[in-house]
Amino acid sequence: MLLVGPVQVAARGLLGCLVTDGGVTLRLTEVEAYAGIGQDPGSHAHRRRTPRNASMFGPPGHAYVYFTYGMHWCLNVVCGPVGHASAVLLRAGEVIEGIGVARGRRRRGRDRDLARGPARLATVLAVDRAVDGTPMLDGTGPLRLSDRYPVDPKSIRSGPRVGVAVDHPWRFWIAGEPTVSPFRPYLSRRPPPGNPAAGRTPGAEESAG
DNA sequence: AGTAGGATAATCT
DNA sequence: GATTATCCTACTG
Repeated sequence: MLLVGPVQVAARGLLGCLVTDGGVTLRLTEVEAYAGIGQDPGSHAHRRRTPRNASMFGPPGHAYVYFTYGMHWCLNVVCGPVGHASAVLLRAGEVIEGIGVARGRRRRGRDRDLARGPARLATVLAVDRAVDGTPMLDGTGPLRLSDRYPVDPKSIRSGPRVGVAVDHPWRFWIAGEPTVSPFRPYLSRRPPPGNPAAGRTPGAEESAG
């Protein structure tokens, strides 16, 4: 699998790949690409290196895990090279092994929703702060990223990333997969004064299907 | 089916 | 002090 190179290419290549924590294995159906300093206003690494985003500057194939909204963990695969920040957010997957363990970690929802959305995916893989910075390719860490179920390039769709204000079409998913999460445009907390209706920005329409 | 609002705390300004 | 790469519940139709 090719992680070093344009992060959008790496993102496409991660669709269909398997991620396992030993108890649960997912087949990835939806991902998003995030680039580095000065290249991507939507990226955690847009401005500079900080304690939180340090893993994004580390070796490719390692995990970048962050905590958000006061309650959710999210898992990324770092894409190289060292010193150049980029990562692919793992947004959704299909549980293909360890369904019982997965149900134990997420008691609510239908099976197809177990890893539908980045925080749900992290929950099902038991990802938290301890996973940040660990290798995913050599089997020495808690996670294992392995090679890929065949994905027809024609079945890959792309569109704006979820919840990102100004955006490139750097979200990628496999068409027709029920595990792909619904699209949601960026929503600002406080509507701009004088414009009471909305803090929406126009986004794209489709999701899965 | 679709939308609206709240939860909740690390991180950054 | 404001923001946030989200999810859940409740409500409307």
